[in-house]
This record gives sequence, structure tokens and C-alpha cells, in this order.
Amino acid sequence: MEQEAELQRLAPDLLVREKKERVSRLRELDGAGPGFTVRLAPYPSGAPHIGNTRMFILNDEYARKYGGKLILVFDDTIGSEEKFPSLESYTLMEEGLRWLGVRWDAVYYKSDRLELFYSWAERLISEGIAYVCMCSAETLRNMREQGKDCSHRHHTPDQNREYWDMMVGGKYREGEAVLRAKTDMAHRNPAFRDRVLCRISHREHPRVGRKYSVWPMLEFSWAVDDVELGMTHVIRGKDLVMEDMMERFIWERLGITGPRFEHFGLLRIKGVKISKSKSMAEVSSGAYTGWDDPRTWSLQSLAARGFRPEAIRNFILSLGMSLSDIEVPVDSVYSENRKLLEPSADRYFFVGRPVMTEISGLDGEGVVESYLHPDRPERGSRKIRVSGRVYVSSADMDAFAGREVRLKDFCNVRLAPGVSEFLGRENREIQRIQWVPAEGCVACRVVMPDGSTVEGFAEPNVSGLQPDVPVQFERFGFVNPRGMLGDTMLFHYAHD
RNA sequence: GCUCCCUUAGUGUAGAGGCCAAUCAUGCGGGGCCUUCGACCCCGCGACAUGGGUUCAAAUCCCAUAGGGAGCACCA
Repeated sequence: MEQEAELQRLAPDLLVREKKERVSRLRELDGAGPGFTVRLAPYPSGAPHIGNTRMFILNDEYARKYGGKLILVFDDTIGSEEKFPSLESYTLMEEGLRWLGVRWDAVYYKSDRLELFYSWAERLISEGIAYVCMCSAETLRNMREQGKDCSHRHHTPDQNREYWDMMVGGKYREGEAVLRAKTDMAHRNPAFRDRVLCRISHREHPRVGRKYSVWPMLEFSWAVDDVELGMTHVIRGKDLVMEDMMERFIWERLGITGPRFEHFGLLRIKGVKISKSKSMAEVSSGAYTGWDDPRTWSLQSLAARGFRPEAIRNFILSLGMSLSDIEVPVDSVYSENRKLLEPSADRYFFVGRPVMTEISGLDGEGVVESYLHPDRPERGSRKIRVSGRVYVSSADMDAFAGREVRLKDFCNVRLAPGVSEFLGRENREIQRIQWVPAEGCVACRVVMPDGSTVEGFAEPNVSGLQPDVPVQFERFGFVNPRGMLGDTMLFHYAHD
């Protein structure tokens, strides 16, 4: 304590700096060193959203930390009925990643690598590690439950190779045959009993069409690519630990040393429900305005709200690499962004759901002047021409009608719908509310995070605002100007 | 039910046997700034899930209990 006081006297800047540099740092990873290589594996079924950013940022951040490589691998296998890749999603993904400040060194597409997966599959077949199974999905599940082998498990590698060639040759319909790993049908973890490596799908793929009818499952494709693409580490969510086991099993059988696995726990954001497939449907039907609709929680929508990518990064890094599943209030994200926006966002008056009131007995018209940013007078000021008619928000009217309030920076009135009595100009310690002059105010629409809109008026000065430079509507929140919609100015609401 | 994982203040997080009567952020409470804002600034509040071990010493290692999560898909 004494030392601190002493230091404060001698070199106050030292104290400040120490506090500032205490940014959360990621823990060291075992085995990280030269050649460090990790990958990002987005599935292109829509725009990236805030829930995906943990995987993005942790991989990016570790790649930077160790001066290593970050490979972007589109995990665009054929998916399922509910979850399928789409062409525009590739662009949306890259756009989102770029916005986030993620820098990758190379890009690959799983859909370009089917032949490679096939060659590995054939190797597994010939070494007796995998077999073609013709059980139905239901039979397969039942056998797994009982821990019993099916007859297909005992086919010879040559027989399996024959069936496999028929699979690849498109001789089977979907669901008629799969390639399974011969792990152990009595494995204590029922989920691990002879998992499926490849299955048949005749659906059309946005990049390769109907060229292939056999597609790898996630864990098999990664067992191949984590080795083929030279990963030293795999940083993934802990929902994928079973996939580690599967990859390790394959490598072990083939005598390969694979990368190390690192996991982070699941992240949920309280009050934010994200459904990519729902967003996809609503965007394409037009129910949402597009991928910038706040309800998608896509990175595009966050950009539209005026979020700074660094805010997202700081938020994710503050969570660290913890393995526990967490639920974080959305306020934590907002507060990170607020820290970045607050110093630069100019202040303006906006009234939502406006009601007009006339100031009776006003001592003349004129101009009031306010700072653009009260804490930073050097940013300059703004002027509002005033007369006896102003709008206030209906919320303020409801809350304060009949009471003395100060129209901020202007004058004091006894607030009432219709006509408010003028009470003088001196700055008194009473409730202040925002207002806009009836003449020259700008019609605004603010899109809220839940997709609803608030219509209102803003002071005339907002008409010169640059798009995508966030401002603060006082006592309303931080908003991002998006441009004009006819005579109405469009904003997206960031947070309070 | 089976398998795996997690458990530090309201919410997250730091902490890898003594430096911890425990870090930081957010939240909450109070104050400040005042061309007087729900922003910002300052101060304060608040936690090692429980029970056993191991050790001279445990938030940190081991075991059990409780609570939470994930997986058990021919999705990723």
C-alpha cells in the first residue's frame, strides 16, 4: 500500500500501464511450437452467427499466438434433410470471417476431396478395419443397443471391397448400405459401437452436383484431413469428443500419429436463441429482411447493428478455454461493445412513438447548442433551432405528464399532452428528457434486436450522419445508421 | 439407462501444493461528472458445491456424494 502510494507519486504512469496490460491471455497448449497448424471448419448452411465465433476466434487466436497456420476447410459434406450446404453460404462465411478479423492461410473444400476419402476408406476395408453393412438404420440401432454383431461384420475384405465398389458406383439407394468402422460392438460406450464412416446420399450438392453418391461422416472426413492437411492441433467444442475417439481409433489402426485435441465447453447466450435452419428459412421466404436481420444473430446482422468485431473477439477471449458449459448473459457481449462505442459515438436526441406538445409562454425562439459528446467537448457541438412546438416520446409523456421536467439543454416545462407550460430556462435539478423540434425533425425507424421496429423522430442534425458510424440516441441506446428508406432514416439498434 | 465431461462471487473468468483472509470483467449498491444521458468515471458488495482423505501445507492432488452439461443419428 505504501509502495503503491510512493509509486503513484514518483511514476503514476507505471501503475496505469500495469492495469491495462492485464488482458486475459489464453493458456498454453501442450505441444505447441514451430509448425503449429489448426483449422476452421464451418459448415456452409447459412451465415456464421455469434455461436460459431468461439471456434473461429480460438483457432485464429492460437494460430497467431504461435505464429502458426490457420486453414479454412469448408466442412461441406452432403449433410441431412434439415441441414444442407448452400452456395451463397460459402460467401457469407468468408464475409463473416473477414469481418471478424480472422486471417486464414489456405482454403479447402471437403466436397473436392471425395476421391481422397474413398482411398482411405479402401485402405480401411483392405486392412479389415471397416466393413460394408446393409442393416437398416433401425436394425443397426437395435444391434448396437444389444451389443451384438450383424452378419455383415464377418464379411471378408474382398467381399467388402465388392460391396464398397457397388456403393461408390451408385448401385444402392440411400440407406441401403453404409461403411462402418469395426470398433467393438461390445464397447462400454454404446455410442462408440461400430460407428458409421460413410453413407449414401443421392442429393444434389451445390458445388459438385450429383457426381458422388457416397459421402463421409464428419469424423471420418476429419480422420483423413486432419492428417492430410497437416494439423498439429484440433481445437473444437467438447460436443465433438466422440469424434476424437473415432479419429484416434482410425489413426491407431493405421499406425499414424495424429494431431492433439483441445476442447472448449459449450457456450449459450442467455436470451439469444439461434437456429440456423430457421434463419435460413425465414431469410429465403422474406420473413426476415435478409442476413442482416437481427433475429439471425449472424455476424452480418451484428455488423449492421454497429458491433465492432473486436468486441466479439474480446468477449470470446474473456471466456477462455474452459471445459465447463456456460451460459452468459447477452449483456456481457453488449458491455464489450459499449466500451468500444462509447468514446466515439456522438449523441443525438431521438423520441420514439412521439407525441407533440406546445410550450405555452415560451420566451422566444432561437437556437440551443449541445455537445456532440459531453465528455469530449473537442468533438464539437450541434445546434437545434427551437420554437414552441416539440415532440417527446410517449414513454416520457406517460411517465412524467403533470410534472416539471427539463427538455434537455433547452428549457423547463410542466409536461402535458397538448400544451406544456414554460417554466424558465435555468438549469435545474429535475428530470431531463429528450425532445425534438417539430420543425425539421427527421422521421426514423429503428430496428430492434427482436425484429420489431420503433418509429420516431430525431433532431434535424442526424440527416448528415454517415451510414455505419454508430451514434448514441440519448436515453435510448446506441444505434447504427443504415441509410434512407424513402423519407425515413433507418437505424439498427445495438444495445443500451 | 449407458458413456464422457464440468462445478471459484448473481453471471463468466484467473488460479496448475505454500506468493490466495483468492484475479479481472460484468452485475448490484453508493458516489462523481454536469450544455447534467439508462453512457462514462470512482468507491463498495460478493465465491473456492458437500463430505472424507494425502500433505508440515490444498481452491489447487485422490475418493465418494450432490448438482449441471454433452453424446448415445446413415447431421455437423
